[in-house]
Amino acid sequence: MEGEAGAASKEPKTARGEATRRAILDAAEKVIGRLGYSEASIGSITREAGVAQGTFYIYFKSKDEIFSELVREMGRSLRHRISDATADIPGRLNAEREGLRAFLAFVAEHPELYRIVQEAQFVDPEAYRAYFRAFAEGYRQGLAAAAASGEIRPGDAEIRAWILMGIARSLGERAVVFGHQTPVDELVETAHDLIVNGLKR
Amino acid sequence: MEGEAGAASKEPKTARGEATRRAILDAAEKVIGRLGYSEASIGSITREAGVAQGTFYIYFKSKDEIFSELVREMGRSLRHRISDATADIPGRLNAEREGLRAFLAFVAEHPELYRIVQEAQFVDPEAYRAYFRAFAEGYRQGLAAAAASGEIRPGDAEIRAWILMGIARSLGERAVVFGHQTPVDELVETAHDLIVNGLKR
DNA sequence: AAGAAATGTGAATACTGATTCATATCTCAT
DNA sequence: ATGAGATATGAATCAGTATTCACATTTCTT
Repeated sequence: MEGEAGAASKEPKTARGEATRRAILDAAEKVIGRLGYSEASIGSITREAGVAQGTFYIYFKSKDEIFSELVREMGRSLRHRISDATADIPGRLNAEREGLRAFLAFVAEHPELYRIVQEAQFVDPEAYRAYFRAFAEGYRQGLAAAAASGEIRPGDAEIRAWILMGIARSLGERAVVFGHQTPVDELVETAHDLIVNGLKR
Repeated sequence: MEGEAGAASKEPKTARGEATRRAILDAAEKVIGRLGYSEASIGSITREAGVAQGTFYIYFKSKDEIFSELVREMGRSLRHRISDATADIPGRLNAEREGLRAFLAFVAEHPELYRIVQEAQFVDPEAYRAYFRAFAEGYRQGLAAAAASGEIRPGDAEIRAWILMGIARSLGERAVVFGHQTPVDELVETAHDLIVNGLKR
C-alpha cells in the first residue's frame, strides 16, 4: 500500500511535519490571495512560510495541488460557518437572511479566500464547479421545501437558487473587490427586503 | 508627435494592416476564450490568425495589451446591445426585464467573451473594475429615478444595483460556465417575478 | 548511543513561452 | 517603375520559475 484512498498529497508523519505543512498552506493563502495564482511563486510562498524552497515538495506535489487544497479547505469552512449560522433559525426566509449575513461576514474577514475561489474558475475549474454546485444544491432544497410548505410563492427552485447565490456573491464582490464599505447589516437589510417583497410599490 | 493621445498601441496605417490587426484580435478572442489567458500563447494566437509570431508585435505591445483591448471592446458591444434593447421600453421594471433578456442572449452567443471578462479580474483589474462600475452606475441611476417617481418602493439604489447585476451575472454563469440549458425566456420570467414581487406568498 | 526514517536545504536543472531582431516582401506616392 | 515606408517572417534570445536532487540535520525507536 502507498497511502490513504484519496491520498491528497504527501501527508506528514510527525507533529513537526504537520506544523510545517500548515505553515506552507497558510503562507500560500496569504500570498496567492495577495498576488494571484500566477504571480505567486513557490519561492514567495516558502519565503513567507520561512522554509526552503525544496521543503514545499515534501508536502505538495505541485503548485496546482496546493491551490486545489486551498479551495477545498475554504469551501469547507465557509459552508460550515453558514450552516452554523442558520442551523436553528425558524422559517426559510429568516434562514436566508442569516445565511447571507454569515456569508458577507465571512468574506469580509477573509478577502483573500474570496479572491482565491474566484480564480479557481481558471486554475482548477473542477473544484470551482463542485464548490458552487454544492451551494446551489443547498439553496435549491431549502427553496423547494419552502415553496411546498407554502411559505413562499411557487416558482422554479433551481433558478431561484442561482439568483440568491448571485446576490450574495455580488454584494461580497462589491465589498472585497470594489472596496465599498457599507456595513453588513445594511446590505442584508436591503437585499432581504428585495428578496422577500420585491421592488414593486 | 508620436501618436494619438491615449495611443492604445501601434495603429495600422493601411487597409492591409487594419485587416491583419483585426484577424489577430479575433483570433485572440477565440483562443483566449477557449484556453484562458495563461494557456493561450502568442504562438497559438498567431497560428489561429494565420500570421507569423513576430507580426503580433507590429500591432500590440504585449500579451497584456491585447487582452485589455479585448475587454474594452467587449464591454462596449455588450453595453451597446443592452441600451439598444432597452431604449424605448416604458417603465423601469420593464426596461429591467428587457435588459436582462438582452444580457443573457448576448452571453449565450458569446461565451468566450463572458469568460474573458471574468478573467480580467486577475489579468487586468483596472479594466475589470471600470467595466462593472459603468454597469453599476447605469443600474443605479435607473433605480433611483424609479424610486423617485414612485414606480418602486424606496431603498438604497446603489446596493440594489449590485443586487440586480449579481442576478444577471449568476444566471449568465449558470448557462455559460455550468452548461445548464434553460431557455432565456424562462430565466427572465423567474428572475423578473422575484425582482418585482419577491418570494413572499 | 546508533541507525533509520523523516524532515529540511538551496543550488542546479529544465522548460516554457514572451519578446526581439535581422532580414524579406509588399504598397503607394511620386 | 522606383524607393521609402509599412508590413511580414520565424528563428534566436532571454527571463522567470517550477521542479529535482544530492546532501545536511533532526527526531524517534530501540
